[in-house]
Amino acid sequence: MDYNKLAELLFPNITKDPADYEKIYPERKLPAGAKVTRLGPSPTGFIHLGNLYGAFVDERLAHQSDGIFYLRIEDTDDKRQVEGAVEAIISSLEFFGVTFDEGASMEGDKGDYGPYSQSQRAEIYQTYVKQLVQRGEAYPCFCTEEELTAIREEQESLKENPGYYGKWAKHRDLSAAEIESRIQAGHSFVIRLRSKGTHDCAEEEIKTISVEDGIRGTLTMPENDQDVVLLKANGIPTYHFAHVVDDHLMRTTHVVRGAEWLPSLPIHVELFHALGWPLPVYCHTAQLMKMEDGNKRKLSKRKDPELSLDYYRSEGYHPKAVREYLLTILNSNYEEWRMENPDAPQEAFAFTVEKMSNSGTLFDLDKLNDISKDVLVKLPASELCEFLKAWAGAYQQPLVGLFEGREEYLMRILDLGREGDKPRKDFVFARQMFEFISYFYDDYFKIEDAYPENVSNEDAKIILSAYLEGYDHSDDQALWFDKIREIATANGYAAKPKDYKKNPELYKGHVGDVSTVVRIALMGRAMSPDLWEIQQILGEENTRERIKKSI
RNA sequence: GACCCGUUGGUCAAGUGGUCAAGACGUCGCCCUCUCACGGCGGAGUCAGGGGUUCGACUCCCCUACGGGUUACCA
Repeated sequence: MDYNKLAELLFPNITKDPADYEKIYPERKLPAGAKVTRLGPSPTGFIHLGNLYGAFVDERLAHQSDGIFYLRIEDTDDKRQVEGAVEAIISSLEFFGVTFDEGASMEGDKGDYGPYSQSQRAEIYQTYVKQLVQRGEAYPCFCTEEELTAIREEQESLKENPGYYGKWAKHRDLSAAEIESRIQAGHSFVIRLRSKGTHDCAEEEIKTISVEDGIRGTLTMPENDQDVVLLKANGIPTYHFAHVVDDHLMRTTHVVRGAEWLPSLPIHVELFHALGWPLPVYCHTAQLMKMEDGNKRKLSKRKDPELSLDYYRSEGYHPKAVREYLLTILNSNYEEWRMENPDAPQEAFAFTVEKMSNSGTLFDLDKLNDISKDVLVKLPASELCEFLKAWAGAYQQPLVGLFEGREEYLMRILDLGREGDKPRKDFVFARQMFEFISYFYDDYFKIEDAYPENVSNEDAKIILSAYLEGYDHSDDQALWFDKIREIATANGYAAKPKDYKKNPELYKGHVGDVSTVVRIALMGRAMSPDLWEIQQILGEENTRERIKKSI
């Protein structure tokens, strides 16, 4: 068989050769130890927490080492294209602080190693496939879907491993004449790798490969023996081939990807060898899992829309909080570091792949919320204010008017109880924040809770009337509370909760019940931050107004 | 089915032959306290099971169980 002739027959239009591309995409000039990483999403436009999790690893590895982090669009599957997906991916990631140095962007490709969309690199892939054909390491396969299915069924019935390999690779050794006549007849074909892997042999003869994984250490697995598809019938490569060619030509040093790629690692290793290229460092991350019916399960695009990044954005989780959460589950020593460096920027943490967990991690909303509280409590009111406004602008239009022009008021509300060593941690995410402070806005103020059971309606009225009568907006906190105590004792309520606890039969309740009545009149809720401070923010007029209404 | 990866409290986890098996979230109790938070203190709760190796095993080996992943002209 004349492989050169075959290569020409298959790829008459390919005129460049691999050496040309080596020149076009030379090795990068970067400081020693600099890492080049990439994110390679398929453009479905859907991006979830798990993607961010991986992207974060890439971003940290590159930027911590003065390397490059680039975006490559893996659009080799035309069934998965979604309009505007690239923009959606970029903006989602950007919102959470993941930015690219190079690659696909809103304004088109940036950088010297493009094009960065695989659909535009067909000629490059074909050049390398052509080379493999010339060497006899790849061949055309004309099998139809039906034939492939038939092979699989036969393998199943014989209990042999499924796939296109060894004796099952029907078109592996087609003669030149057969190939030519099929092409002339217009049959469509794919190009397959002629795998050098062993097959059809006893178990103990199967060779193994070993690869150093950045996260998992030494991986040992059987070598590949599948004649995998390199080029699909439409001339576009499969993920496997595109990955190898692109990551070589784009000079990627570290390939960070999910553990679901582990089983295909032998394929990639064989391809790198076939093309004579060194392996990048593979880092197979653990999957983010979800609990369902008592079982862990990998996060899925279809089933878990609530894990979409847009969900967190629309709920109003602050990007810093999400990053902080991801960092804590990504590197087991992050939390410890954070306790020692409570105010250090996240970037100051030395992120390492070695500290990454390699078993599936459950997404834990409680933990995210807890972390979010700690992050938000450190943000100045001005920043929270801007954040809330931006969130409202994007997701709660009606609230914009409420905030616009009344920033001072909002900021006082946001800072309520946040001074001192033990600031309140009331805020978790924007939607919840507004819910929490909504009573400050008349349009959203409503009575939500009932008076305590031990306070009769008559008593409530008496308490509120007395309160209104004695109300002086200029009272300081101590004086103000003394007045509440007076109202309590005058009406049969203990001035101190402890007194009541000791002799419950002597009282109707205690001062807490009295203040609760006032609290409900003013806030509509039995639970709230400091009453006196709230009144100061609300203003005298509004305070009196609300009390009157309740009476 | 086959092949891979994995298994420390409810969750995230430290731990690499000798520890009373860290810590965080959650949970429970107490304290602080006009409510709620915040904060402080304390409690319960874990090495999947079985065999080895070893003076000694959460740590090393084997088997089983369980969980996850892959098995496409998807990525």
